[in-house]
Amino acid sequence: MSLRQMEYFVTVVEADSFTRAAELLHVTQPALSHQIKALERHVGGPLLERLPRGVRLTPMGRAFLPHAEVAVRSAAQADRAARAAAGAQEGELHVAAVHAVAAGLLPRVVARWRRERPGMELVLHEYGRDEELDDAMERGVADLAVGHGGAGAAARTVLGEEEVVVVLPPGDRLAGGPVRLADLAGRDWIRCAMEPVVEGRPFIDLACARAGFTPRTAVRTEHTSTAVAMAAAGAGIAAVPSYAVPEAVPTTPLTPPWRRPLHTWSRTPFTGPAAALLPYLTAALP
Amino acid sequence: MSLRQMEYFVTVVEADSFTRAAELLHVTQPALSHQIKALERHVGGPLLERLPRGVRLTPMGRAFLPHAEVAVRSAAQADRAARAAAGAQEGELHVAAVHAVAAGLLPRVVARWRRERPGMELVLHEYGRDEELDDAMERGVADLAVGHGGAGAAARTVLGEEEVVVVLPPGDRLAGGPVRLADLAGRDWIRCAMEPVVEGRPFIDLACARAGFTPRTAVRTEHTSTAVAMAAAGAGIAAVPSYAVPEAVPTTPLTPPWRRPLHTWSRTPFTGPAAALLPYLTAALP
DNA sequence: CCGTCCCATAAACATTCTGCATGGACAGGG
DNA sequence: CCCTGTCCATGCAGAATGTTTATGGGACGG
Repeated sequence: MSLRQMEYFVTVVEADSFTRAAELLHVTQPALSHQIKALERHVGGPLLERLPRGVRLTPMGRAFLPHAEVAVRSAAQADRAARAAAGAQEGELHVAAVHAVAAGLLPRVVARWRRERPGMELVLHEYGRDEELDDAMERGVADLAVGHGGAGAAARTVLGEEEVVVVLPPGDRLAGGPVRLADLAGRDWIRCAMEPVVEGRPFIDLACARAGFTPRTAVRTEHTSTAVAMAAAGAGIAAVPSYAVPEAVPTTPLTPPWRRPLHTWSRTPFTGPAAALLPYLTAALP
Repeated sequence: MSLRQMEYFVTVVEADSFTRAAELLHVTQPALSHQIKALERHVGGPLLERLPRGVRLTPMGRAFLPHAEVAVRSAAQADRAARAAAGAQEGELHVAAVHAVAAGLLPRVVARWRRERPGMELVLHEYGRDEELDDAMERGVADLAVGHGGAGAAARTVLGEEEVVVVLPPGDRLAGGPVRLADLAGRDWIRCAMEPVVEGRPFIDLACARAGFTPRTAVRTEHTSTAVAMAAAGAGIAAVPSYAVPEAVPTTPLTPPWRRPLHTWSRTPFTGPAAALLPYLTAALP
């Protein structure tokens, strides 16, 4: 059983097609067919069903896939880590984050990094929710993650604190000045799927419960940026990290201020470019 | 870069010798030399220094090793998972646990398993402390772990509760009847390296502090069984899980009883033999 | 200074992988 | 109903890769 066979298998599953996977892998389709067959012979049974349209995992394939994914990703990480340790100024650094962080915080980081280290390419992996990010990191998709998870990671440090601010409808009477959470009782809330879960309850539920009310949910969005856009359009109010809000949209701070730590973590100790990125990240936090 | 090259590399590091690694891998030494060299050529620099006696990791090697290990172990797990899913009654199931659990709890489990499923071989991986077990599981050494860690694992269930009992010197006046922790103030304690850390302090420190005293440490042992043997020999008292104590050694329960949950976990959902082992484990807990 | 241990190198041989050409199964359209 | 396009499997030759056997060189210890 070879790494290549596993890589081929993972790609076929992702592409849902032998032919497309062969293109992605830059090999001919017969070569790929052959390797998958060899892999199936090795493990002693079929890993996927060939359907007229696409493929389907067999129970064996389902059992095999997650481990194979880890193996393939880890091999790629090993490669990058070694090259980076050689002091290579060229290569790739894979960074994983939830969409809000990637869109709100990383642009400045990426800009500076690219300016000061051309040649070292940053590859971003974006996820909708903190849980997906955590899962992906455990599967080894990236060298480094930025976000609110990473509990139990081998290496993890606090980058700084993000401040949660409120986006109010345009012209709202409370706009500008600091507001107490309790002042926002009775409003329509725009909720976000990526809200972290604390003590078994979504973040905002918990905070509002402590402020003495239950938030009424108007909309649930997938991405934080969507929530901001909705709030800016007057659909309700949203409580989001300050970096998720574009310059043009006015925000309202909370009193007392609501902060939470932002972490970076990795499956192995920070080395090479991953370590070099840390100060860039810290500097990007207000 | 191939899986084999990474496997060879990991083995050389473990064996601290090309020649011994070649024997372990059942290949000749030149074949191994050749592959390591090819791997080093691939990543663009040396991964290890060849010393007159043994090898030493270069910084590149140090960066490469942990990822390579994950890749190699995950590939092996993928293999086993697929074979198991095929309904194979033969194969291997790798189980990881701390020594005390392996020695105290698993023998009965293994005995029954072997009786009812000959052909499916159990491979045990033993660790001195819960932290080492957690680390090893993240590196993918086993299909299943039994112990007190596993926070953040993809699959994790409670097997039951273990009871912590006290081993007193032979003929101690408190022997037999339930004792309160506070009654044990002023005794010499035999401490164990595998004591879990709760709230940043060793388990026993915390419990004794709550009972109003600071335990005086007589000895620190590596393994729980050593601690039990010492206590049984009259070197002091030890508080250990009941399953860690041999039949012949009398134990004294605590009042109120001191229990803690015992978990099993895995990096992926329980399937095949791993799932089949769960009831065996549950049944083994009193 | 010589023997031993350990790893590197060279060349022959064996294995494995790939690409090309081709064939069979299936679904949709005329 | 047949034709055609899509998709995956198979057979075979050439290329690439891995392994073995044989040999060489450097470090250490007596």
